[in-house]
Amino acid sequence: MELDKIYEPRLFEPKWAKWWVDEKLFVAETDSDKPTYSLIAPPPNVTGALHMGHCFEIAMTDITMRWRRMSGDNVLWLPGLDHAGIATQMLVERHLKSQGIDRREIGREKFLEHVWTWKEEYGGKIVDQFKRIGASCDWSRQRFTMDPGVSRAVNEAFVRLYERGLLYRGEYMVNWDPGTLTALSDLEVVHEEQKGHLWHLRYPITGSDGEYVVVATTRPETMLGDTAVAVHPDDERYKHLVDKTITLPLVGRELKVIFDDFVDPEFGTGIVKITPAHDPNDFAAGQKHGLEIINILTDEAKINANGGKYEGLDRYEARKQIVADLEALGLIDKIEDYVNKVGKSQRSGLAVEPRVSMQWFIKTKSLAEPSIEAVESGRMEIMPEQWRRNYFEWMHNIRDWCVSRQLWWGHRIPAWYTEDGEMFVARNEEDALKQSGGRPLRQDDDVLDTWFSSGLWPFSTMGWPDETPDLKAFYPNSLLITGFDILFFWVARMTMLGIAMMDEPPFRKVLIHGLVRDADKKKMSKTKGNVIDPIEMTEKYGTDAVRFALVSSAGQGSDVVLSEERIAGYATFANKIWNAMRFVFMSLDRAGAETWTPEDLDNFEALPSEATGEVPLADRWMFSRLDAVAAGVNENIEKNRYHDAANQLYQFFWKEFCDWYIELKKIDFTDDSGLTNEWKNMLAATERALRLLHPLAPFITEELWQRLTVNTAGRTKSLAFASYPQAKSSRRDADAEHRVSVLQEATTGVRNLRAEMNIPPRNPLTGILYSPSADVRSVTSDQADALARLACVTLSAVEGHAPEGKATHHTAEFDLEIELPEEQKQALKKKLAKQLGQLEKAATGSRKQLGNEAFLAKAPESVVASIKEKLTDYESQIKRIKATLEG
RNA sequence: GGGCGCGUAGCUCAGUUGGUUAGAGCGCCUGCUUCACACGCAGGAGGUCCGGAGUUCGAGUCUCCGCGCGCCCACCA
Repeated sequence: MELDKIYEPRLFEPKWAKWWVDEKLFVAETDSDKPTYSLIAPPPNVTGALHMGHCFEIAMTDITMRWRRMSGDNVLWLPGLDHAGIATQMLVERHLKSQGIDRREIGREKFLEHVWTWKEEYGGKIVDQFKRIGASCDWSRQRFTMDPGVSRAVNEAFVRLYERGLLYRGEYMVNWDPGTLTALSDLEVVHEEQKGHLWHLRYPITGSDGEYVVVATTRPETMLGDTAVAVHPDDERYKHLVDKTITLPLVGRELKVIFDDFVDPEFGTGIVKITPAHDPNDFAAGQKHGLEIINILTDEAKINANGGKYEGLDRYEARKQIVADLEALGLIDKIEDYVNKVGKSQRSGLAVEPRVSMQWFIKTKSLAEPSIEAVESGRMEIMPEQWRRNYFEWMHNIRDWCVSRQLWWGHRIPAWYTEDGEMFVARNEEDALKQSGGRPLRQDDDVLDTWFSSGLWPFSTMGWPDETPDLKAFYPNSLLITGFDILFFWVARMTMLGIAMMDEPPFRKVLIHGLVRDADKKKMSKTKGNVIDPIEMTEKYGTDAVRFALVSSAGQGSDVVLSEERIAGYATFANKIWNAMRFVFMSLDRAGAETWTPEDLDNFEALPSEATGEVPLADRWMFSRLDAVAAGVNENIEKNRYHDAANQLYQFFWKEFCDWYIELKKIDFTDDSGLTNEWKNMLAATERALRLLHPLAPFITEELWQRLTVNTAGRTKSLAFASYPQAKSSRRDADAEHRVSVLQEATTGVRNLRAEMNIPPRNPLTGILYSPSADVRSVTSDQADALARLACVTLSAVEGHAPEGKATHHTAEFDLEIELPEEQKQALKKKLAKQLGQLEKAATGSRKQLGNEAFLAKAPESVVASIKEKLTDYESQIKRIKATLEG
């Protein structure tokens, strides 16, 4: 068996990606005795392409899912796509426009045909990308938010909310996007600081010659819709306005003066113009005081017929014009610079226009309460903890949710109207007709907010409202992994709707992750051009490297700073794994043992050497270490500490498995030895290491494991279903671990001396020794005497090069003495002196602690014991160093 | 205006309930073509854990104040 010299993931990753899907390996069982573990993937937009954020999320999810599966759970990872109402409609509109087609000309039905065609052609590209990076989803259960089943759930939920009085329709002020021509929810509005002005306008008091009041506004154009001015009732300055009216300049309308304490007398002039049609506060004031609502804007935010001579002007043009006209009339009191926040549409980027219109709203208060309770009680856990507070904060201050959108692409609102305006909310048209007694009906033109259907995702995907076996088995979901950016948009809505429809919160645990940023910590975005394309990276460095790079640097909830360099760094790790296996296969050939047919890999324990009748130390040690690592990794993945799991495996595999275990094992191997127990131990250890690595690096481990276990009787078809190594305390071998640590310490000591004294690594006398195996190669037996020999070998080698002076290196158990030239001796002395200082400081600290009664009384036994142990260690080291320095 | 978070080696970050010489990767320096791997091996330098005060036997870890940075929510004209 032979591997290519260099690890080239693109040669095998696509093969496994396809195989995993084709073999339907990750299809969840509906009827299973195993414990279930379920998760819905946040459905990406059909229009979407895979970005690093997806990769990061998929990496964490896939680690968890593969680990669960290997640990024996019946795992469901349900993938899907979101129709993404506004985004998709905008995209297709733009696409059609480039062909000279206007959606309004072709009409709703034709347009929707185009969207579906577009969706079939370009949509779902991201699904292939998910598959390519090895997301172990159950593709047999893939859903789309506009699927008939999911759509049925949408209508069902709508009707149920309506029947419970949690849905209402009415004319209220909403955020209107003049770009996409639809209402938006509050969450879809992004507030941006903008430099502007505060215009102080003179409004003449009717009938009192030349007298005026000054109102301050950031939007002078809205004056066309003013129907009142307001002052604080206690404001002495404006007492004289009782019984007066104001004449609105340019328009001539008589404005009432209202007195209300919502006015802040401190701000501006203490008098405010009221435009009920174009400002939320003013709208409320208008409701309260029965003011006329005069809408002056069209859908596109141009001045309408109510704006008189300004009709047809864009809102900003109108502003200019109106200011100029007022100026000409001497009605501009002053203009101040002013910074205020402008709400912009998340989608079109245009400033949102507050607008009164007929919309559907969900009453959220009674939905939020149990959602708060679910998290407070711990029935639904939010991690990391800090996000709980954000969640609570939002839920406590929740406002009604505008769910209607003036779009065509989406779930059409299941409400029907007769000609005279009677309304029927029903599951389908047939039901509506029944209710109307057969009177002709017209369905509501609007569609639902995309987040309404996504809000039902945890159960709409499982067949709800039918009581399906899937729903029974998999709801509530065990886990949700998603980004903080959609905590309110999605997680909060799913929780509210989940509890409302299913009486149970949709998840047991919600893990919130951070953002993937570029090397300068900037958000990745196409416009900035700092996007690192995951597929490109995958082709270049391998999926496993991309995963490791993403996962290993992110503490819980924190952002990931990603660079190509970093990914390349983890490709070297994959290369290391590859070459370790390459060594195994090559040596196996050399040993003349072509096949390996172990019976039981799961319960393999290290075998005694045929030669000595004892289990070789290196193997005892490795199996003990494998067990320790298994314990750590299991715990870390369980607790969603993926970065710890990744780093632990990285350190283990590189520093322990490769640097020490393989090197130590080299000593035992001889050509044509056949498949000795030494060999079997190593093969089994390697196999176990691959299992441990699989959830984090699925591709390379599958590739290597398939080759390694090709002749293994009764092995699972894929590494993905081999059992995950569980820690067994009986496997821990403290004696072996201690002995190897001594070996390591001594070896390091020898190398240290060698380096410090500039002894050529390849000493002609003895042929010293570079790698650990080389250092130890000339030593045949195990452990303690190996060390003594090692020291002797090194010493004898050194002597020829160090004719004068004398220095000593100490380890806990061995002393190495060698002769040194004066110059080097001095350098060494300096180093030892520094070490001595550090040790004495540490020892003093320890002594102080041990002499402290308060400490002895309060500190736990184990801490005291470890300090005592350390102190002994310090003292013996100090003694030896002192002896050396004096001698 | 309200809320959340961050500041640890040159860079990016770990550091779980406070426990005694503070870790990793990358980068840097030195030496090595060594029969798995130069995408490598061996050795090394580098930190008053933002500043100050406090709690404690003990603080990177807890509390308060200050400085610097980031994010979220909010209708002040």
